[in-house]
Amino acid sequence: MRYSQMFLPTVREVPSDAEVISHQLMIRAGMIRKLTSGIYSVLPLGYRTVKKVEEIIRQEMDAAGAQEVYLPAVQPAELWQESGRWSFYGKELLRFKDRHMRECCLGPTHEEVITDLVRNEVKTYRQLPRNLYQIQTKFRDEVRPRFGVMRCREFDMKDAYSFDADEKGADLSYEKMFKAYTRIFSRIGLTFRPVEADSGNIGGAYSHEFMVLADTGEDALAFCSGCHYAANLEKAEIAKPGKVDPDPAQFKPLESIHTPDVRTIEEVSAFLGVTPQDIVKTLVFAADGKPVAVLIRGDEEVNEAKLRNYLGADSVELATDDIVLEVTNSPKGFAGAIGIKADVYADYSLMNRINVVMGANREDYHVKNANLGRDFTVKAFADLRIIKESDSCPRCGKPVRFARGIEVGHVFKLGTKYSKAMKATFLDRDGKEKFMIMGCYGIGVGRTVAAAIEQQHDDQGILWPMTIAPFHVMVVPVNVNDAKIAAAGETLYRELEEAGVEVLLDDRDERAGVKFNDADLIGIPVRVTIGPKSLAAGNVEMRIRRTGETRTIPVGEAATVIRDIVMGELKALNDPNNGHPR
RNA sequence: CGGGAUGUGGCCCAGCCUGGUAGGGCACUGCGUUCGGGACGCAGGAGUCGCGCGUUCGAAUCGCGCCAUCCCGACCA
Repeated sequence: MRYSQMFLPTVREVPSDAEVISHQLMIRAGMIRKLTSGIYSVLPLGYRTVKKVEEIIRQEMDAAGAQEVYLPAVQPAELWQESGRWSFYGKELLRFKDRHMRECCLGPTHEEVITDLVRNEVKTYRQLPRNLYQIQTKFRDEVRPRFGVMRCREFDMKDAYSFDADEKGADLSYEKMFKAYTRIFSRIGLTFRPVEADSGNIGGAYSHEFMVLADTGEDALAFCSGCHYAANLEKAEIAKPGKVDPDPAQFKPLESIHTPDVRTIEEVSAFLGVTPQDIVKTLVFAADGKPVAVLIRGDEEVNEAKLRNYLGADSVELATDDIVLEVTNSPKGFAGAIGIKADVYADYSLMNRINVVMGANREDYHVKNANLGRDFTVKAFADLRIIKESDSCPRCGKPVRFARGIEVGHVFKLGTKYSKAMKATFLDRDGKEKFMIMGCYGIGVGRTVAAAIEQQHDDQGILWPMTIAPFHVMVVPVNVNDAKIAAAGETLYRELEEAGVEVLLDDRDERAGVKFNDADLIGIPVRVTIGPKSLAAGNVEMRIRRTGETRTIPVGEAATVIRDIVMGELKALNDPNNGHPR
């Protein structure tokens, strides 16, 4: 490709509405342009990278036995009503009516459509397992689109769905996808980590997220310094402490204390001269509308996802002031476990604790020396808090570390959630009708591209891994008005293309500085400079974008040497043994 | 939805407080010089100052309303 012919509008200044680095660089490098909030056009340079990412995904999905389909973006409400998500999925689901006033939506995901397709066509265990995937536009009407294509409303996603006859097969399908994802992100050249994750809206038995490690990532994750345990912070477990039966002889008498206008943990600890660890925080939640109280140590935070999963609720949120008043007989700030009108659950952090401070369920009063069993009861102890860096690994006990990541892929073991709701059944070997066991597996294509930039860039621009670089090599004749230089550029351009290398020839009549800066910005891995001095000596200069390493190569050997470098890099990234997350 | 900020040629911004001619840099067109890390000179083209209403002799500037965009929060396969 000739730069002079390419629709490649680079931008010198940082766009005022782009905050994160990948967003800035994608705009500056002429990869994307915004149409409206959360909706982007992809330009030729950006689309070349997108297509490469998609191709790697296709190769690995096909290799894992999945087959590509293409499902509709517009979907009828009936299917969503059948699965129960028409009412459950909030405003993120863009709904509209067609001319016959039939309710429709733009697909934010395709469990309903695929389940409908498969249930109509698959009738026997002989047709299972099946794994179907697509790369297709999704629309999610995000409340707050941000960070460019990282959290946008319209985006391309690879989504795969597996259908199995039994649990064992379903686990195997999951395993295959897990491995395929590991290969995909390795080939793309990302530093990533699969982590245990919450299943959220999609539901199902268990799931893993594939996180690209980057300080700017939206997600926090915890991983063990000793073993392989890694989990999203909202999922990360905390080991159950050993239970010791308290000795009631150590119980001090319950005391009620006047604590006027003392509400927060900080205020209570200051007022009573105790540490936050000595205080029991009582939080009232509404779980599917029903009030639930959670007891937790004063310096800890409740993990709402854990609470939601523990209760098996669809939604959990902090209770409104009205509900707090109703269950505690007092305004916010004085809730406690004694006499509260709600089911009470306690976090593990309170196990074995005696003589604690908590709210009195009476305005301006707290109690001291409250004891479980004597003064109040709990329905159960559970792991309900957010993990902290001082916690230890729930598997092996070694210290945990924290990192930030960008969720580029998510695999779910769905089980029979959708097959039951939508009656996707088959006839098994034993002649019995059974529900198919499903899995679903997503990769955000655009987000993967953005994550690659977020992780690999410098002050000058993008540092593309060879496998997804829009071009492998950029040839820069320093001055196209010099006939010898221009001719040498044309020759090398032709030779490299014939050698199967993707080349961008910067044949623009621009000064060298402009060309160099654009080359760095768009991040082509190898740059070849053709200048008067080196050319007179029969050489060209090659520069590796990522390392800055330069090499002088005789003109006659340039095409071969550069081809070998490009192919070597591609081979290293595509190596089947390159399947280990870092 | 709550909080904050911003809307001025394609891009980045000044002007607004203190009302009266709409400016700079980049980019663009032409000519000339220049040519290895974002050149220089000369001459040009290009703007309903987000939209509406109001105040005023007169509004980019003051007031009210709306819209859009971005950030923080809530929310989020």
